[in-house]
Amino acid sequence: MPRDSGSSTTHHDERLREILGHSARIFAEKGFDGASIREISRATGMSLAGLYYYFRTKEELLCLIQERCLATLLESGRKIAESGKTPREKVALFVRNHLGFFLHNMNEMKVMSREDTALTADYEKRVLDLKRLYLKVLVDLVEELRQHERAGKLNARVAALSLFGMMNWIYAWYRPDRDPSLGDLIEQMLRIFFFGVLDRGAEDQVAEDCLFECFPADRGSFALWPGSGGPVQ
Amino acid sequence: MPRDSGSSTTHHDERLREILGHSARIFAEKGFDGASIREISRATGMSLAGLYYYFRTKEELLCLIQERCLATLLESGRKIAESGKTPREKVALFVRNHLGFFLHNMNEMKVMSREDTALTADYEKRVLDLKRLYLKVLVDLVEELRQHERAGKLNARVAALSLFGMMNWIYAWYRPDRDPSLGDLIEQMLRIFFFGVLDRGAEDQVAEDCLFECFPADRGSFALWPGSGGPVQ
DNA sequence: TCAGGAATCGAACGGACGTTCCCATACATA
DNA sequence: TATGTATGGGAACGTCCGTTCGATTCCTGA
Repeated sequence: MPRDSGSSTTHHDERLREILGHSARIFAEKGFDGASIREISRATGMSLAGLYYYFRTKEELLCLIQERCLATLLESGRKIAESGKTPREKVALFVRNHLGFFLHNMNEMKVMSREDTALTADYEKRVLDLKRLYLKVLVDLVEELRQHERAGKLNARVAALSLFGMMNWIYAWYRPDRDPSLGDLIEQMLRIFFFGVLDRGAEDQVAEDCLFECFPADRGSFALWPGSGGPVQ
Repeated sequence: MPRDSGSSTTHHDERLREILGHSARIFAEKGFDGASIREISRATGMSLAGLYYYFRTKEELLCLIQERCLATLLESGRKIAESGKTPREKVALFVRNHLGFFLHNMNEMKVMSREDTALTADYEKRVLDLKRLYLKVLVDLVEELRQHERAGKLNARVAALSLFGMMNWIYAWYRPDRDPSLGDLIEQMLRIFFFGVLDRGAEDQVAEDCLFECFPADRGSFALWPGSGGPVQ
């Protein structure tokens, strides 16, 4: 068993981080069931038995990847929700944060988006609870937005999940060399969600009102896991 | 080999349809790699070897499912694009058609949305070509919409793929017993895409202008495969 | 220096998988 | 009734999988 303190833990965590990174890439490429521990062994340069020192089962490996992503997203999402900004600003921040994290951790988020039935029992519950909490943050923000700006019959749950759909689908098509930059992509999705594609004349309002910079393109890449400067510190 | 004419073909096609239906359900539940031919054998009541009379490999089975869905969608999408209606009407029709088909063929569409890396070589190319053609239909429609209604800097590709994301994500959350009806869901997604969640006062325009009924809820369910009355006949 | 846990490995086990071989039956046609 | 094709099945083959066992090496702290 690994130690709980000292430099050993640092080494252990570092190694686990590496393993999770390679695993996420392979899971993203071939799917959870299509990927094999032997491939991860090859990619990390470790033996099969050596890998199992860091996790108990393949399923736990997947759970760890998803849990760490969701923990980061949930924490930053809650900080945004608790900030004193307007509902519109908070939703914009949420979208920026989610998409920024997504595009900088594409493998992990692709795995999270696709492998929604691979986990069972306890592992499933742990991830599902986090997903529900994270969804609730956005649903509540949209509900705030509705009460603050619109009396219409907007269904906050449907709107939030439509927005998640827009964002979580990018793994299926986004290619940095062909598509708009991260910043432009975020702007366009935000504009669609707020004003739709038919709106005219809202550009200024968008630019001045709610789309303040949160993730400038030149700030460098995000850290994958909590504790070392992920999005929305 | 199966015959090419007569009542044998009918029986053969019928049986293949059954197999594809069960397969789609199982693929949707467990993923392509997680599902086994033995499960399909159990579900259909056929033997392993008996199944292989209807397809050559498991991969071809997946390819058939995806190809048939895409062929149906592409055909109906093109009919919509070639109709003489306004761009706004055509996009609305496209969304209605896609979502209607999706919700009535959830298993197949879930498989199509998730298993984007399971196919290889020829099978991959066949499906990918259809996907590209189908995407192009919507991108062109959105481009038409842009030129017809908006001079802004809308990126048709990003807008179309955002819309697809909204729609294709529903398999991950939609539950008929908890969420709005098919019709309401379509209305809400269309409204978000056209006018966004912040828009006020566009409801009448939506209702009268472009959201004419295409898939009334009481019309019954769609046929899965081409040739027997799928969406947009 | 050396004890002891941390970290890693080679080799194997039992099982599930996709696929195939060969044979049996059903059925339309002559 | 004969015959050839369509349709189906029992049993097995070879492969790859997740996982584990026992042993070994590395490294830190006393």
